[in-house]
Amino acid sequence: MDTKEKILEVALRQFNELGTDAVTVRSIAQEVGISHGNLCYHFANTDAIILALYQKIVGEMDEQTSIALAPSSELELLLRIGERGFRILYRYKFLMLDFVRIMRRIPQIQTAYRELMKFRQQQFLQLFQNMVAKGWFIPDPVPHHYENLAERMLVNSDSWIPHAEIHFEGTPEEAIRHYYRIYISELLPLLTEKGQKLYEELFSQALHSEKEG
Amino acid sequence: MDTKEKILEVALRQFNELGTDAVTVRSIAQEVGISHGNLCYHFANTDAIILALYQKIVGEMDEQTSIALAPSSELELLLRIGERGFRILYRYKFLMLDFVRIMRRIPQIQTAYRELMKFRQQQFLQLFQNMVAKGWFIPDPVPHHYENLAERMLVNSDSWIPHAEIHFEGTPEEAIRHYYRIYISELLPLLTEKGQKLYEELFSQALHSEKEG
DNA sequence: TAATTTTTAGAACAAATGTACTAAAATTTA
DNA sequence: TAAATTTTAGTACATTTGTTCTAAAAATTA
Repeated sequence: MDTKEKILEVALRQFNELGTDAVTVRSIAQEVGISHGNLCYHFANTDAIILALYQKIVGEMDEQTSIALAPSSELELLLRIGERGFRILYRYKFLMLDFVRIMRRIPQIQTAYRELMKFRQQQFLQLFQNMVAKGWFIPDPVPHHYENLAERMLVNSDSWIPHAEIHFEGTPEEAIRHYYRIYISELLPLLTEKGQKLYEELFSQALHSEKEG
Repeated sequence: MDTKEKILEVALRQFNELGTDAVTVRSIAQEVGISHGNLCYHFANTDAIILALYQKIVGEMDEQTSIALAPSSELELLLRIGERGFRILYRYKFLMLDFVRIMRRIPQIQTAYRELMKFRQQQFLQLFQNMVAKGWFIPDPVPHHYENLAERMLVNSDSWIPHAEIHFEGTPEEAIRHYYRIYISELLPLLTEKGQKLYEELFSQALHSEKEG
């Protein structure tokens, strides 16, 4: 395996386990089994490693999204993006655990992330509007409800990992399922009868395929 | 003013502005105008300062809650706790901005915080149940909806500040209002007609009194 | 094979930081 | 006022960490 990839792999594990504070070029180098001088040859410092990991997660997310675009149903899309997305996020959880500090330190990430979020918020809103149009969601119960919902879900998708880290007792898999359920359950009261049937069908299916895959 | 309080005041400002990374016993001491040796006489290290600040915010929150307990209406209670609570949180925003790292570093805070959250979750649930009983909220639209809601709102109240720090452009006051609106708007579809009238009344009143106070 | 490039190890350096210590100054108490 | 206590300043030290540099080793290319 490539040294560079080995470094990223070890760094990711250390970041997730110990936090960005405790991880140094030396600690990574030691576990990889190379000198820290050598590590700095590949990545100038830990910030460069974090940046590389950020680019990796964005890549995985994009790939995931394009796969999820295949199904015809918007409801299924929402479910699958969420489901897989939560899993990907968890694999890079250190990014979520102190993302404010990381973005303060690495402006490139902050810029990229802000644009990404604006895009995703639009995507959410579009999705909800489609669902309403198709008769799966009820129309705005109060003015701007779906706008608020989109932003709230965006906040939630960023913050369940820090919350879980402090408050949740259980395996990572349990945490993912738990918080995904909490996350998605906000949509249930918005479903029409027609939408509710479709949802239950798809959701039990999704859970099932997760257990198998 | 007491030296100890001066230290806490300066430390809070530096933590909020620069993040817990950039703040050292020396930087605080310099701004207070004392030697860092002296500062370490009062607080052994930055962790001790953070702990003291945590205890202060808990105190302020408790005080706020007991004041808010005065009004007879549960709906008003929910509003006032949220409204003032958001403001208090923002004044100690560094705690929210990297609370995972802080809790990893200072186990006392983690323990206290976990208990606090369990208590607050119960409080939320109780509140919702009362609202349903009084005919302001509709009964569970889906099973366990209010349980999920309570947990989700707990997550939200912890995470809007980090989100704002990265994504929101505007004054702190605008941020507080914006995210509080997003936060509370999840409840709107759950209001009965009776509840909705009461809400609109109270909410416009609350906003008004904020502008004056 | 010979030259060139890439990769690696390890030493060395500078800056920052928490911590401990000493003695002086200020304040409080008896 | 005198003694005791609290508070303060300043120094010194050990540790950590990023960063740079040199030269050797390995791999690649001509």
